[in-house]
Amino acid sequence: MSEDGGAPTLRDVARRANVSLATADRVVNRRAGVRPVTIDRVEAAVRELGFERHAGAAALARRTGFRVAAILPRLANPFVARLAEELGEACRIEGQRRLALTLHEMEGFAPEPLARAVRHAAEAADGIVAMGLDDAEVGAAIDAAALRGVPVVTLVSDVPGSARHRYVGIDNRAAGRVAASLVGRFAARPDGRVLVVLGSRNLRDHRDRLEGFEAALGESFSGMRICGVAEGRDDVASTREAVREALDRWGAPCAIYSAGAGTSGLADALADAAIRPVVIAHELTAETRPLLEADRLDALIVQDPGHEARSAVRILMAALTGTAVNDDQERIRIEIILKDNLPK
Amino acid sequence: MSEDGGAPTLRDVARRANVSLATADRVVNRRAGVRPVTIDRVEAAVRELGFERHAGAAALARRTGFRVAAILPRLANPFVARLAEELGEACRIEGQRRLALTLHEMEGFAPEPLARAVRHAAEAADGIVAMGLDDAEVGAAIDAAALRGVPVVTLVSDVPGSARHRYVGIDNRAAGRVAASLVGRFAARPDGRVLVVLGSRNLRDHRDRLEGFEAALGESFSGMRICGVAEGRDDVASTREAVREALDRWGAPCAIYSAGAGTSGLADALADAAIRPVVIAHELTAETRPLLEADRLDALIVQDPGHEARSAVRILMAALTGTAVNDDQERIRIEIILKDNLPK
DNA sequence: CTGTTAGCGCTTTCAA
DNA sequence: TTGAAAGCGCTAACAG
Repeated sequence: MSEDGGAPTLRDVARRANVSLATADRVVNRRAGVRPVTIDRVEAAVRELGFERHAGAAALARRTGFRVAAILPRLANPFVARLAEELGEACRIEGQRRLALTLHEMEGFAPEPLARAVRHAAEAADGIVAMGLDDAEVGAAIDAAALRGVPVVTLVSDVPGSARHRYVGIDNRAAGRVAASLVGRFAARPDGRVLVVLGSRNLRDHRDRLEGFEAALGESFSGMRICGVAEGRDDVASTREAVREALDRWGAPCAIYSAGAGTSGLADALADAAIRPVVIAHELTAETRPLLEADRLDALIVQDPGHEARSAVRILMAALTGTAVNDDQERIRIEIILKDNLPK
Repeated sequence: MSEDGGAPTLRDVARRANVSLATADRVVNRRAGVRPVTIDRVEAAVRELGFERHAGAAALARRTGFRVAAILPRLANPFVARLAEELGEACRIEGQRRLALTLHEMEGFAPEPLARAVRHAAEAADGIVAMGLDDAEVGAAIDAAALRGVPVVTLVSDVPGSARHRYVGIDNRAAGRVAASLVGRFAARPDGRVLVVLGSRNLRDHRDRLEGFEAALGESFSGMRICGVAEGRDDVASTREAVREALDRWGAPCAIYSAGAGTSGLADALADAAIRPVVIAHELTAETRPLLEADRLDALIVQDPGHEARSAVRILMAALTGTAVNDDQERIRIEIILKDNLPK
């Protein structure tokens, strides 16, 4: 204990180990240039006193801030727009005034440009947060950044197999399973046909949702069948058109799982066809909220963009300064929103 | 802007207003003893520079910490135990080493002792977080604390009408509505009878859940009827007994909404009677998790105790130091947990 | 390799 | 009513 009864400080550690503050700091922060014997002495003192670095004080003392680059698809999608906004806010709040954010909005969100953006950001930033794309070149760019000591956090959509520092987002396979449970129980037709609408099969997160959906439907509601999968390119107009075609081709389903964006296009196509199957969609935005309120949708499967942004920033900050994260706090929930628990 | 391009500091404000750092601090923190003219000058500078207090630095500089008292029912209930644990953790992390927590566990959680505990805590602590009870005497104790300048945050269960600084917890009426939607859609029997199990009708949160449940069932599933309400005193053994009696008296329902604790007692009573109606219960704990995993339960309506504890502590800290809170971050969600989105 | 010293942005004595 | 100065716990030069 430090003499005054409070938590032990680095000064206490230094005194106990008979070294200067600077040396204690070197050891605690694993900086080079300390004799092994000294390291041992300091580490012993740390252990004996139960010293824990005061992250706030450390952030304050550090003169030089960090540059973080955020790479996101075009902000037309309301969910992505919200994410961008929250990232800015989170840098201000969680970053202790030491994080400068640069936002890179990508026109076409494709592997090659994304990989380029990551490579570029790795030169200009100390940390990167990027919405991922499951692609080898993107993975390679991330690996290269990591090798340079630039941590990259993947957001919402992961790049599995890469050296990304961490993935912040939901388990999309599990989200698909939740959708299947909801469809199965809400539709109340043990033999119904269900339509799935995706942004694109090339998006890892959408594919994962589809897989989880198929698996859970097969296990728990084996009488129900997926009659078809439409791709709406995460865009309102395209989705409306894709759903119209799907209805023509496969007839009216008893339920629809919309795993991508462009949900209001889906709702409009249903209105056009004058049918109202059970509908489960994703994300709570200015686009989907009124649909749920008006009972044109049964449930929304949601991830909180504010939480995701804060989490990504906290994790990056921790990686950059070598502090610990509270995993429990960083777990992104798969939320189920009904009309009844719609937040105000 | 401060000359170096970073965010403006109090020093910048002081320079601009032609006063010392100390005076600028006095104005910004609304301390007494500054001439009105000076106040105006400083406030103008604050506005012009867009100054915002750096909370971390302020916490660091403050020598004297705060004492916070937490008042909770007996920790036998696993949800409450978790809450207590998380409160300790949150004080360490969010409290910037400046929050000393004292936990008061109450044997019988009744209005009179609770009011006494609040009155007592108001003498010994700078801030209070307490699980509330909707009672006039408790309200009066809270009002008295507030009058002394000791903010009290109500946790999980509110004391409406009192001067509590803030309520941290879910909207229980809405939670009851969610339960009704789930029961209505999962039971798939437009004419079924449903049993409600409560801890006690005297608990405000349970009563709110019941009200929300009744209202939503009436609106959306008007064929279904509540056949009875049992009280299990939030205890496993009592709940088992109460449910057994309820089944005897009212017969087997098609669904059960368990709004209180003691859920495994309910599950056991159902096993005893060899029936398996749709069951919706509350809170994810070591007690309820296995029930959901084993399909002895259909869904759990959950509030995250870790989030609630961190939120309560952040809000108390903000009140104590006069800083702002991010409302969005402090909103406690009504989570719906199915077997498929059960966190690891 | 190690220590000394000057801060980070703010609060808090103590004097004036 | 106001200001000067010390310091919270840590980092980052700069010497030695």
